[in-house]
Amino acid sequence: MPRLDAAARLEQLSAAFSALAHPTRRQILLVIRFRGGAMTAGDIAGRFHYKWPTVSRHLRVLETTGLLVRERSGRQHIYRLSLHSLALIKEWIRWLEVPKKG
Amino acid sequence: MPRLDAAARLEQLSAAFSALAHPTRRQILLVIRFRGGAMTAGDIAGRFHYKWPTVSRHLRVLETTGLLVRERSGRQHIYRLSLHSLALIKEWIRWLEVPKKG
DNA sequence: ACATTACTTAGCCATCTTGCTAAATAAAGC
DNA sequence: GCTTTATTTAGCAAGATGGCTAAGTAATGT
Repeated sequence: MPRLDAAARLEQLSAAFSALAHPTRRQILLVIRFRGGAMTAGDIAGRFHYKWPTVSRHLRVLETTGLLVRERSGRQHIYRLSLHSLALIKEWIRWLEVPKKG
Repeated sequence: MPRLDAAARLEQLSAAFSALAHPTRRQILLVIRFRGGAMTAGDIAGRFHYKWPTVSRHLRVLETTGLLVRERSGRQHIYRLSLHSLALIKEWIRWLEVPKKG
């Protein structure tokens, strides 16, 4: 996890909020979470009523925002949670909430 | 603040994430925050390089998601922060983060 | 009453998003 | 090497989003 400059952090914050704005993507993260933090693309796709390419694209969005990490194992692709960018969201929320001078 | 059933809470969570996905809307909230939590539409619009109707629409989005509350005072519209729905986001994030059985 | 101020609402247009199906890739099995 | 399995990538179409300008509304000032 490379150290990010301010602009990159803003980018990542925006990407994280956008990624989480879609119910299916939030659900994907929860599904992986409650299956231990890692799942294959096929297992994930199997839990949704969308066609596989649709889920695949959601996975790609989550991967490019850094919320998932992909790892290859033979012909399967294993997606693993990577929740660092959630810290950015929490930090942003704290900025909103702190009492004025905090 | 009315008690919400599960479906309504999901709706609100989704709306909150979507609202916060746009940088300008996040900036609007921060601007209001650092001006004490309430501002008129005009003062808010004046801080952005977008045309007034564009900002007005962002304000409406934030209002309908419950992140802002509008109050009228003469011919001005005062927008005030209302951060209850942030609690939903924080709660959702905790669901992702808790260690398995938490 | 009429003009001005402080906004919102309506409607257009370009771009982005998200579903789909069809085609490509890449590893494993025969 | 050819097929099957696991998955992505490409490309299309419908709908959502976010800029804009123009028009509407509602309170205040003259």
